[in-house]
Amino acid sequence: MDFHLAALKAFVSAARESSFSRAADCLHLTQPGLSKRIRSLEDALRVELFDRIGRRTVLTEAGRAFLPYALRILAEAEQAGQLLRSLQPAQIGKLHLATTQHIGLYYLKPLLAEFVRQYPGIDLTVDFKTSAETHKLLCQGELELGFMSEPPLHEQALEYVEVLNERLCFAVAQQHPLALLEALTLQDLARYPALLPGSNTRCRRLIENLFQQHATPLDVREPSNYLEALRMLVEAGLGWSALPEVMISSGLCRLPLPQYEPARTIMLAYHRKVSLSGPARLFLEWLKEHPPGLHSVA
Amino acid sequence: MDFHLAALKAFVSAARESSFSRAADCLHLTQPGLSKRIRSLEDALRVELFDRIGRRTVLTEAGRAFLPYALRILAEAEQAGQLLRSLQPAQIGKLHLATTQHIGLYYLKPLLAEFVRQYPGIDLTVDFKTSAETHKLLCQGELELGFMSEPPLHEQALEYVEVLNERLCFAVAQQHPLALLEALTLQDLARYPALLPGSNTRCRRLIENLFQQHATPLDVREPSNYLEALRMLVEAGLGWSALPEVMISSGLCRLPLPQYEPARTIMLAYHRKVSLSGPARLFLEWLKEHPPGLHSVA
DNA sequence: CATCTCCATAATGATTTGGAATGGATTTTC
DNA sequence: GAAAATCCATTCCAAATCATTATGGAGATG
Repeated sequence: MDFHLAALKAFVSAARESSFSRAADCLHLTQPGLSKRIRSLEDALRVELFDRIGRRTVLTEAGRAFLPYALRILAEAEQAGQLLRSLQPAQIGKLHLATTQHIGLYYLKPLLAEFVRQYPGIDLTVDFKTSAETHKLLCQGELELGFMSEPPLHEQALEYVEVLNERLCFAVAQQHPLALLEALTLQDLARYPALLPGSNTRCRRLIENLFQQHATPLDVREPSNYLEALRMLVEAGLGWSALPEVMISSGLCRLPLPQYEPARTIMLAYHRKVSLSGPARLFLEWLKEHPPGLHSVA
Repeated sequence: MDFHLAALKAFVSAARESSFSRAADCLHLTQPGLSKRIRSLEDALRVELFDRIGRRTVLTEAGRAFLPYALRILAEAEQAGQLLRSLQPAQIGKLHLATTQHIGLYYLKPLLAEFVRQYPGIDLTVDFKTSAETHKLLCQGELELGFMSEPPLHEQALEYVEVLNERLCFAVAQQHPLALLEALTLQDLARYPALLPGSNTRCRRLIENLFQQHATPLDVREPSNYLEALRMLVEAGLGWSALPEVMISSGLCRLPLPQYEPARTIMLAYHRKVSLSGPARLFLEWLKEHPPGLHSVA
């Protein structure tokens, strides 16, 4: 009897979610991937852990019996990890990083909280900058690590690490006329003002390109570079915008234009030639094992 | 942090043995294999678990700290396995198997003890037969499973599973003249009577072939088919014999002829066309995960 | 100094794993 | 009741991992 801890995590996650696909999302895995991890665990234990009856998946009796053991094993492993970290020579030093407001607010907060909890010796400074500012600071070597949306041109001197992908949705206020229409086209959108960030942002380019491809002129207003501010203005009914999925709040209406929704990549960048400090290397390594995602927002 | 339970076992075993190579033997693994399992665990935990100082390998402080967690995790897994087995529909029925005296005595005893402990519902019958008898019974369908040394001809109708390999050593009594010689040749051996089992045994054939290849005539006595009996006669000083390594007891002297020591394979066989009973299938499966070896004799 | 033992590394072949695409089954919706 | 959507299994393929053999280096041994 011999299995991977990852299989245990898959099992626990699936049991908790009562769904393979949701569990797969949680673990940043595809559904077939998770399916196979569970199968491998079942093979190792020579027991069916789940009843797959049609749409519903429920733990079998054996599954229910095994769950507490799985939890204990994972807890032991977690504790062991904590202990071993505490035994290591304390990781201390300064870590300076920059992020856009949006990334910091929606993805980074829980991540950084967990990081400083694990490494209390690290003196973390976070600057909120626009992607363009961050980019420049990195090139000049005045910043170690920076989160940004994907820049239009990748700088030779910088190394980019993809962190996550984000879908931009078209949104208006609930009371906006567009919210009432059944079927929408880009032309419908174009009849109302668009509230977009500055033209050096990825977001702005994505939308402008989209409309250009469909030969539709666009009435762009540029009230702010900050997505938070744009959302507020959209909620106030001043126009429509394209906002990341996670920002769609109850005051907004997401327009049903899924085929046009562009995606943008959020990246972490650092200078190739500037050798990273210990804390920075640590953070990079740590980030690999703690991929940020929507689940940490919820 | 994510590792394979097999890596934990490797770690525990290496810690217990204070040696990678011995640990590898215990786990029926090669030394580089075990080495890499340990390395993978160290990578996952980001800690060195062993100090490799020259010949000696000792646990690091981190290793000592981790060991109790590893033991607890493995214990939990073991318990979980027990529980799941107990939940399964009771495995009951008759299991009839045959074995040579030697295999039964030296390898099977602890194995069968563990098997009946895990599956108390199974009514186990073990017959002691020679390999040839077992072979015949299997072919006639009068026996489900049989352990035997590798037969000279594989029967088409039978399926053979390799169970383990055994090295045959040349042995004499402590007081025998051969025990005193420094350098030995096969010719030296040939000057004294050989005590070997019947000519339909693998063991006999291996030795006769060996001497034939070296064009050395052999004085064979055939006092018994049973290796136990042969050993007794060798100990009494009646001649030399080739006995499995595990049989070399304190009264015997193993002759230093390693380059001539033949190996024989011990097999488990069953009839291809006779569909196996539940308990027999269970035993076959179970055997895969509980490979017999010297460690179970000790 | 030669030899032995023990562990690490390199190279290779076999097995396993993860992902995209697809299919079958069932529930939901209209 | 038909269509759509949801959910899991399967298949295929590429990439990663694993175990083995062969080899090398570093300490112990004599």
